[in-house]
Amino acid sequence: MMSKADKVFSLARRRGFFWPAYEIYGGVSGFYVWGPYGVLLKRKIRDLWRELFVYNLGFFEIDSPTISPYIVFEASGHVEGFKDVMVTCKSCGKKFRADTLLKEKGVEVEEGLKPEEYLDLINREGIKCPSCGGSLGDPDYFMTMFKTTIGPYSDAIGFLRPETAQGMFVEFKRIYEVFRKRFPIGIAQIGRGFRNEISPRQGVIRLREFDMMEVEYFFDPENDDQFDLDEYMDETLNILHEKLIREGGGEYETLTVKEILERGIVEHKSMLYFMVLAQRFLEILGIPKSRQRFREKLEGERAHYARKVFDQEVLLDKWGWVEVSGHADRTNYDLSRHAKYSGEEIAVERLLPEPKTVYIREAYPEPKKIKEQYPDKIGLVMKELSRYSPSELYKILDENGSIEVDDVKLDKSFFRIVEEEKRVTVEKFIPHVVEPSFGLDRITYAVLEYSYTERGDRVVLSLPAYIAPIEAAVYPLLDRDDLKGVAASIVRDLEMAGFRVFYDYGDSIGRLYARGDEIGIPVAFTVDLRSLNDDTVTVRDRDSWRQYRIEINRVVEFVERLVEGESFESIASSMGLESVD
RNA sequence: GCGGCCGUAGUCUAGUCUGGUAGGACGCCGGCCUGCCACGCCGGAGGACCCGGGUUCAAAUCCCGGCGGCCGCACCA
Repeated sequence: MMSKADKVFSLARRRGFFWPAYEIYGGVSGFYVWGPYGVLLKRKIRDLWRELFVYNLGFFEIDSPTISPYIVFEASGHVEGFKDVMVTCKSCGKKFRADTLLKEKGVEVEEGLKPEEYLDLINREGIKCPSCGGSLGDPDYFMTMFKTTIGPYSDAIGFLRPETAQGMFVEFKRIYEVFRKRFPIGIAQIGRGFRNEISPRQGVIRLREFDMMEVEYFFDPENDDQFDLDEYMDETLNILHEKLIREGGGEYETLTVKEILERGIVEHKSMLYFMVLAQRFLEILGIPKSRQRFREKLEGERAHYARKVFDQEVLLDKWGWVEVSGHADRTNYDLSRHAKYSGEEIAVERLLPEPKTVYIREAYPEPKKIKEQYPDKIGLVMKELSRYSPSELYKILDENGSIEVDDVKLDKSFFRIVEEEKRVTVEKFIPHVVEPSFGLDRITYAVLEYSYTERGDRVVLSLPAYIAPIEAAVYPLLDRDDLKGVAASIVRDLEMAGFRVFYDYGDSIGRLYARGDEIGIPVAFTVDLRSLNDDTVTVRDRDSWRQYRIEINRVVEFVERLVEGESFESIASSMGLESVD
């Protein structure tokens, strides 16, 4: 018995939704091609996501490079966090992380040891394979980011981004300026990410190169109420939170938004808002709420940058619960790290509830005076002094009476001293970030799996009409020039209205319908001999196979209403169409 | 990366154990049938049997290596 996944993969390959890449060279796992219909389907899903998560929320999108210099992912913590030293057992072949292996044996391990150092430790402690007792091979790095070189100099190492998020963090300062310091800010990015997975084997579910749709919502954690959850208070979510998992349950509980807030399961309102939206997004795509859940990630499962994470999961036939989006509280980790590594101040201002008085005590060097006294040293002295902030300089001068740089002793007279009281009404802080992050390829696959139905021995892809890659089909009942002429003019009408139309002929009508059903075309118009006399055609529903007679000049309206979400039967009855038996 | 199973026209597959240079179905092309749910009939094209090496007079078939797939282990930050 074929699993549903196997059937979907077979259909996808046969009809051109997706297939393994580089097939003529034997294929490379982790890389897939999205074919003609797959691209159209993905685009519709992406556009719907844009409506929900970008435009409707007043957010904007950016498009940053996929390749970054080394320092970006050093700052983000990925270089450290993505690189583990692994050892492989020589006899049973199992792989272990060197650090956890040693820690389990009670050996103290420092952070960031090199493979050779691990080798010494393993030999000294006589560590054997915990699984079979065999001897262990040489430890080696395993890094899941793709590395490349930038320009012709091999020492300029670059990385292919493992997430689009860093682009939004790195560019935050400019974005903040562009929006003239409006705050909070939501930024989205849709694009490719790259992860050099060890052994991806679930087709389009685990790719080495994949499309991500991410929002970084920058906000003030002390004032997180941009989103109004009131209208969603009674909406329910299936949630498998930490407490349930710890109590040993694999079963989620269904809670209302109100309960989730009251029990503090999700702290940030914005995060919960995105989760509710994510659930609706998938429902609109045809994946019922009952097949979705949010699973909290436990301590060890979370990425290094996240304080709290809920994965939105969808129940798939073959693989069980599979993550399709992640909702992470990234705190101010990323921005503060980039601030530190770049030396730039990355902060926004917050209005204080009460103005407060601060005492400013600063010392600014006076280059002219220093130059008069030490004309030869001025350059060096100024350079050294610039290492200190004005307030640090004040402090040193205040405590020591002078400051010594490079054999030059400068007392207060070489500085302009500022001592004043100031009323401040704002304070600076580094924004916190809540991130909903979606895997477009997985979502597209899930949509295909949930749309896949069989009718007898035929396959029908019951995609919602508003995401169907092809909106309508037009067929002549018979392979005759007069009928084909009428069909061609209906095709033109629909194309002029902006629809993609599938036109086919020459085979039996059943065969034509069957092909259209497999690529999910929601509606078909068939030109027959009667059409030549009364300018009507039959309109056929993909899912029920019901047919009505419709005037040719109303065909475009019918399709328009269908892709706006109205049901086939509702349109037929409100148009007063004659049923065909 | 380890273990098990697998790789034959576009697709699914028979043949592999017991070596003798490939057969079917669907699809595709042409013709008839003018038929509203993969209609029926006739004809046709399409295959160095995943790649490389070995054994043999002879390899899709046996042996070794590689690549790829599925399942399990590990991994999935």
